[in-house]
Amino acid sequence: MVRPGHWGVRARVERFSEPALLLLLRERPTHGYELLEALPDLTGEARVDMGNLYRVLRALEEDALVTSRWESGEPGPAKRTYELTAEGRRLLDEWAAALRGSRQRIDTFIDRYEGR
Amino acid sequence: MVRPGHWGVRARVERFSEPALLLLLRERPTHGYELLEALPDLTGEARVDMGNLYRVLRALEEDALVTSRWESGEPGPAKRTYELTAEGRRLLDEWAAALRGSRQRIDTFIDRYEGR
DNA sequence: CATTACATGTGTCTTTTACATGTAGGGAGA
DNA sequence: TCTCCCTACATGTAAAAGACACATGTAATG
Repeated sequence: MVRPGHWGVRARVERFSEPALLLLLRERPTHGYELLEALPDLTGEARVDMGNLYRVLRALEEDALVTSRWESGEPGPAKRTYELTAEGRRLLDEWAAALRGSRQRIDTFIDRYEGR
Repeated sequence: MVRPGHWGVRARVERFSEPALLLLLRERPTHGYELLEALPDLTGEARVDMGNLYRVLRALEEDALVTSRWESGEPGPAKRTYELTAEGRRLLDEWAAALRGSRQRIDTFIDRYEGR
């Protein structure tokens, strides 16, 4: 969005859906579609792109940060339920630390913006 | 960075160098290279890509958010000094508001991460 | 006069995000 | 039963954002 005429301001944190995902999964094992509905509470966005969400979940699984199993007992389409691994929890911890840093930078910015 | 094996965590705010730039310019008119050196204080990063920085500055000028003039009096290579316009100040205000929102979302995340 | 620091830029590739579309099971009502 | 909608998972691709590489010229330093 460097080309002129596109100065829309969003102040999004890069790949924020990723730690949000991990946090939701730490709370309890969940399937993709449910995450999709729960994410806006954390991200503040209307909704997360579901295509990318499923891709992230599969990539996380490929690196053993989550595990999954098919849930077919309940009515409706079969669901793939994801669960956080110990490694995944460590990644979440890293994110939490990094986000504290972000918060600090934003605070610095706002203080300076307000002339303090 | 969705492909497996690339879980580096940075928690960067998207296009954060943009409001940082505007804030520095509000404090006083400055040229590109000086901004380049002053930005890390605000962004917390080693350095901003200078190529992109100059591109953003020109795009900002094209939309009258900043103005520039060549400064050739001093010794050394000629400098293009940028100055914030009233419109630019409004964009900075928008960013500040959006960043307060970001801060709020990060707080929510961390509170929930800490189990509160 | 070679090297380094200052200063402004262009070109291009990769990563990340957004938008569009496809497949399929099951429930509700015409 | 047929159509429509909702759930659920997934791929393909375009656009935006960022990273990397390099070009050009001035001046100061050793």
